[in-house]
Formats: sequence, structure tokens, C-alpha cells
Amino acid sequence: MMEGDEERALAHTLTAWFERHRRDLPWRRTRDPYAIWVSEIMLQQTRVDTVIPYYQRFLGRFPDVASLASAPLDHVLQHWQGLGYYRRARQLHAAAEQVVADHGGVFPNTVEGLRALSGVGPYTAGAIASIAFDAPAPLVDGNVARVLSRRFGIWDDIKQGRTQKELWRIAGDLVRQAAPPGAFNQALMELGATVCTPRSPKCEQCPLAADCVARAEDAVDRLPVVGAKKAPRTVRLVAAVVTHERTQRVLLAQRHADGLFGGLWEPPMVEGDDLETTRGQLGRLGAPPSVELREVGEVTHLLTHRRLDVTVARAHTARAHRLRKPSEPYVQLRWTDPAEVALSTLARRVLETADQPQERLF
DNA sequence: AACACGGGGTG
DNA sequence: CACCCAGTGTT
Repeated sequence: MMEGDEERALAHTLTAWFERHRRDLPWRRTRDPYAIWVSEIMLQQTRVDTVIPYYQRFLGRFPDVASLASAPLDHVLQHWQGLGYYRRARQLHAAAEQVVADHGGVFPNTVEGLRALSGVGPYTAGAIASIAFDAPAPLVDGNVARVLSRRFGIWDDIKQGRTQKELWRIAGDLVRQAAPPGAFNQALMELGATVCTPRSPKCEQCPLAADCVARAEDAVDRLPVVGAKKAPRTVRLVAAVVTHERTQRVLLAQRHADGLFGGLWEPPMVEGDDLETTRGQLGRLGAPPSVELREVGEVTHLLTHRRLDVTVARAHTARAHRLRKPSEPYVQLRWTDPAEVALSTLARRVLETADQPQERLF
């Protein structure tokens, strides 16, 4: 058999399947590299259904790379609030400036050129190169890793560097025999997203079932192999929601650009669980002294690597005190309307909890 | 190689 | 509740 025949057959089968079963997604209605880039950044570790409304709003407000590059970062963050991994928004903005400044507003069309953009790693570079420019560039994401590990019976931990290297090699062998490469890469991911799912895969609908090693060995539910994950650490916090009585503005703090919820605003939070200590800590943060905090509720927020148990305390003040420069993790304090700034989902939930009317216990 | 980084859908 | 998602950058 000629070298590459098996790859060519698989690629053809999968691409043909994709033509019949592809979902109609907003970013599949364009060949604009900018729009495809935005979608790929949003889709990092984020599901299609979550991304769609964000993508629509974002493209409406920032229709091209120039409009994104010239927009204030705060506006970009506001359109990102709730999506998570906020560093992506900052890097997207920085990369837009890169494209305008270094490439005259024209997107790079090679993997190497794309890789140089902030926030574009090996996956995203392969995605843009293949989907927007039809370059025969491979890509491996969670879906592709799952499909390939099952189809070829790969029993090594897919998180390991060596296994990843092997997966990228296979993906490369396949995409080089595919036409067009962009459709093939999307087909691979689409299969993983809709048929070759992590649990309860629909093997009876799978175009690759006949040649699937995992299927043949009745091992579909044991592949891919993924190493054990660490349990998230629990952190106890107190959030202080201080409202200015006349204006109803709230004391909000902006987080440092690096780290958790980078660049977003929230009611000041300090580690710990007792209100007395919190009051002192707030002073250290530059907040008004001696506000009377009253506990009004509890919010539990789950992240991949953290569990945040937040006690929500509320206070009112008659005067909007002059604010000092806060200490870490905050960079600035402001009396503001929460609707006017970018909030994390945690901050939103804290504010909602503080807004609930207090019920008497009896 | 390990870790930080959000949020939500799914079984 | 556990799992994991169209990953990247830092340490």
C-alpha cells in the first residue's frame, strides 16, 4: 500500500461526514481571520454554547482588528465579563495592537507568524492557519486527543508531553492528506464534540467506528487515559459591600492585571472569616474606616483549582470617603455603579447576595 | 512537568 | 458531585 493511503482514507471519510453533519455556528459563516481568531480564543477551554452570545456581542462592538486595537482595555473586559480566563481578553487586545502595529492590520497567515501573537499557542495557531488560510497545519485539542486516542488505541496519559507529541504527529500525518485541511480539522473536533464524547459516545453514529481500536477492544469508556487531578483548595473570604446612601454607588476595587480575575472589579474581599478582622483589613486596603459591617449571606464559588467560600457583609455610609491607593491584589478603589465596570461572576453573585432583602429569623 | 487561570453543561 | 471543555503562559 502506498504511504499515506490509510491517512488519506480516514481524512476523506471524516471530511465527508463533516459536510453532512456540521453544526451551523456563527464563526463558520466567515473566512475573516479576525473573526475566526476571536472565536478560537473564546473557545479555549470554553463550550460552544457558552461562547455564541459572547461572540455575537463582541463582533458587534469590535467588528475588525483596528476597532479592537483602538478600544480601551476596560471595554474589552466588559464584553468578556462572565466568560472566564480573563487573561485571554487582555492578550486578545494586546495581539490586536500587535497586528496593527507590526503587520499593518493584516493577519499573519502562517503558524509561525500566528504563534508570535499574544495568547496564540500551538492549538490556536493551527486552527487559524488551517481554517482561515487552508494551510495543512495540524491541531490537537481535548476533542482531537480523545478521538485519536480511541481510534488508534493510545493508552498513554494524554496530558503527558510525550503523548501530546505523538498526537500532534498523527494529526499532522492526517491533515497533510486532507482536503481541505481546515474542514478536516474542524471535522475531527466536531466528531469529538458531538459523537466521540467523553461519556456515552454515540459509536453507532461514528464514521470511524469500523476501524476504531477502542471500539474493537470494547475500551471506549476507558480511553483516553487522563491522570488524576488535584482537589481544589478551599479559601475563606469576607466580601464587604459598602454602599453610599445618597448615590447608591458601591465601593469597588479593581484587581491587579495578573492573577485571578485580573483587571476586573469587585467589592473588596479579604481572606478570613470574621468581620472584625475584615474591618481592619479594609482599612489596610484603603477603604473607609469604621463602617458597620453586617453579615448578610454566603456565596460558594467553584473554580477548577479553588473553592471560594465567601461571607458577604454589607454596610452603608453617608459620606463617600476619599479613597487611598489599595494594596494587593487591588490596584484601585472607586465609588461606582457596578453596571459600569467589568465584574467576575463571583463579584456579581456577591452583589446579588448583598441586594437581597434581609429576612427576619422569626 | 506542574501549576494557575473561570465558568458552566452534563450524567 | 465529578468531569471536562475548540489551551496558554509562567515557573
